[in-house]
Amino acid sequence: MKLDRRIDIKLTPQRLAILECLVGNTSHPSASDIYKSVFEKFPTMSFATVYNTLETLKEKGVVVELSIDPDKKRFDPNTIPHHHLLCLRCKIIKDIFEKFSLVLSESEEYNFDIIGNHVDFYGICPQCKGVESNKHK
Amino acid sequence: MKLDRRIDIKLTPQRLAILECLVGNTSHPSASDIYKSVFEKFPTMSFATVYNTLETLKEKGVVVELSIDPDKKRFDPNTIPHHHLLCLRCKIIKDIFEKFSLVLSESEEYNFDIIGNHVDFYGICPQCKGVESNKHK
DNA sequence: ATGTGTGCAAACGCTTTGCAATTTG
DNA sequence: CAAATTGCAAAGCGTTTGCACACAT
Repeated sequence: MKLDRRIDIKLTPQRLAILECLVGNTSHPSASDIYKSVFEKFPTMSFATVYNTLETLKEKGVVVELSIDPDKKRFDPNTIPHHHLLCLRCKIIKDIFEKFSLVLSESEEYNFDIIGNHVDFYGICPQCKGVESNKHK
Repeated sequence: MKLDRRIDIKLTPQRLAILECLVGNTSHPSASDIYKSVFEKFPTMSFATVYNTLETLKEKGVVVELSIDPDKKRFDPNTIPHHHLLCLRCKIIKDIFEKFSLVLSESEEYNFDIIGNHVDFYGICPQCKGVESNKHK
């Protein structure tokens, strides 16, 4: 999250609380996670504000929206390009900083203007391996 | 979609209609897309049946669920490992058959049992480039 | 008869929206 | 003060669920 450079938005208390929740947060929280976390110290916080703020931060390039979790959007305050590893059971997401060479042949570009790419790895995390209660579903 | 091998499920008319909709379908349809398409020829089709059938087909390895589209799950009857290219405006998805070397260093595996990976490319498709009505949002 | 699949409608979770009241620069 | 932001509640959309009915072996 680029907090060192000036982000040109009005800094309301609500936004500051959301930013504070995001700085250094490597849990890839959903909007709901953020709402719950911020609500504790800020009981008037509303979902609308969380979603509005996330949208603004996305536009400013301060956070990135992930679609690795099929159930909901999750947000990453780390804007350094990197990839992710998802546990299919508990949905924890780990960061992957390995660099891959992902060059498309011209025929596979389909004349798109390619903006970016993202590698998702899927697996089972050490905590979920062997935990009987997680084996079904 | 592996229709050449026997898939061990009861082939009801509803399931056949859904399979027929999926065979050779490269549009990566959502459940709703499939429902709409099948409903035309099968007016008693219900959402429940579409979702139930997709779940069954997923378990049998006949279709793959994609999470590249942040708005909804989409389904791919092509089970040959491949990657995808999404247009951020119209959400069309193209298949990418390029092979990439995606080896994780041990430290980046976080002790996960890694099951698979998927490369998502993002961009703007030729149809959406320069279409004024798509430029905002 | 037993188990499996279907269809409907309700419910659910995540996300968006409209709008009046408030706050910010 | 003008413009932007907030909070609330309702609505929207994709998805899941419970249950009665139908079907197949």
